[in-house]
Amino acid sequence: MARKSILASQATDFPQWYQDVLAKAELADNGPVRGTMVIRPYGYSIWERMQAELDARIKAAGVPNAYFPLFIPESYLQREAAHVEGFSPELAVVTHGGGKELDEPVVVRPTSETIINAYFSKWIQSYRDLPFLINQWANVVRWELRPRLFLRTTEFLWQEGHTAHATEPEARDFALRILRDVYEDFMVNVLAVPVLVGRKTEGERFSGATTTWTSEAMMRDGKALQMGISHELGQNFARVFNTTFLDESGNEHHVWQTSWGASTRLMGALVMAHGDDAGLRVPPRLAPVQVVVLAVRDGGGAAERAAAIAEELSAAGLRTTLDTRLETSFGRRVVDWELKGVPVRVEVGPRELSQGQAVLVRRDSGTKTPTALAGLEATVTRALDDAQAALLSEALERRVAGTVEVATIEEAEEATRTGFAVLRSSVLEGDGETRLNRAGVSVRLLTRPDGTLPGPGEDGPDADLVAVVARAY
RNA sequence: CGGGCUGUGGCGCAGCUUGGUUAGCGCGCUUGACUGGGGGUCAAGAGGUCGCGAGUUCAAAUCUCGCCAGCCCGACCA
Repeated sequence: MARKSILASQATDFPQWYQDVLAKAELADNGPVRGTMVIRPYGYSIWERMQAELDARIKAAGVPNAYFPLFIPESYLQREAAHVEGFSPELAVVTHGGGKELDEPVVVRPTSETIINAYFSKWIQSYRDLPFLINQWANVVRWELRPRLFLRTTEFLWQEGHTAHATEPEARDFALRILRDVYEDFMVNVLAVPVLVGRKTEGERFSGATTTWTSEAMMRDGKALQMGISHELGQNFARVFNTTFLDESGNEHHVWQTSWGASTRLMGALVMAHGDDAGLRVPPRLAPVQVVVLAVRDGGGAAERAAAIAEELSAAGLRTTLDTRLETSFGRRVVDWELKGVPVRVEVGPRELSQGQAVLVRRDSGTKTPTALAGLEATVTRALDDAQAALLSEALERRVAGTVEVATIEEAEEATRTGFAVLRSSVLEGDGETRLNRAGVSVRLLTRPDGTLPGPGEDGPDADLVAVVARAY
């Protein structure tokens, strides 16, 4: 018997459903200042898992963490023309401090290219110092006109990597290494969200970059969300901050740089890519709680057995929580864990216990299986692996089903009402991209027809590329 | 900044057109009893400057004017 959903229906009101999940799964609330948010403990525990998984991949790429100031002198931003033009409208500017008006206003960082370059220029002297690699976990502020919890908030948490290299090809290789080995790997293998990777068009690239590489995913409603992003900055910042090095022959050169980031937006992606009518579904490799062991009700030593089972699963390395709140009704507790998306529930009640069993319930599919208590750890581990794979393939199938090839701008406008459209990049020439933008559709990325990444110079009317276009968050 | 809409206990809303007993309802919250295999049941309670200000009137949540705040659609965007 289908239980009535306690969430707004996805099909009829996706935005309302999204808000509902954030509130009822206890992920986040709006902050008092428009566009800011409060991340609640459960939401933050998921973010901590994201941080841990991303950080491990960043370190594996040889990048250590560091920290730079929140406040940046306004003049730093103004040095790079495209950069300041891109960010000026969304800067939060502090004009007073210590009860006095400041001589020079300071901006709250919208991103840290400028302040980090101010230090790179001091720290980098020789080719022996290169490549110079830094990552920072921080909060940044961009005064957005239309905020949306997690997806676009005025203040958000992220990691931003900043690197300097001796040559352009080295910088490009590093930007792509991050794109693939950090972001694509994390999205696919941990978040269970399949991503398309490619290059941004000139109109969509980061202010101050020469090339922007992106990873994009389809949400359940067919709209696109930019996940991790990686920029080649060329020598734009090196020139204005005079970040130079001497090569083996004693000649001075500006460094070639990259920057790259992924943010709390991924929390929104998690909800919008995997959520269903019963709430969140967290992939097991990400889940802060992988298994919850529930004592169904008193009797038959259920509570004691549940505790022993939880102990055993924890000892086996599974992230396990015990729920013996017998004073709260069983139905309520089940819905609690469903909303929070915990991948596997082990339900321990007198009825099964008498037969040496428990009920194993998978959140992704909803299937309930009576399972022998003997060897439970192996059964649960297998269920977690299966759930991880199932979420990924489900999302991939949805994207494939929701993607159509089209030949014209008009067809693209129509197709993107429900999903992604793929078309030859030549169709975008002239006013093609502008016409799409006016219809609320944007070019998400460009790739070669076989899906591989375009090389340097593969651009313009002659390049044989395809564009993936969609409505986006 | 343009176009649409909404402000009523913690949350979601009804009441307003046609002014008139004590401003209702659902959820949540408190207490107690009964329950317990899928957001229980029953009973008793707590909680309100009806966004703010002025006006009309014997009388304003309701009508008029002004102001303020928020939401949705668009422009900006990880």
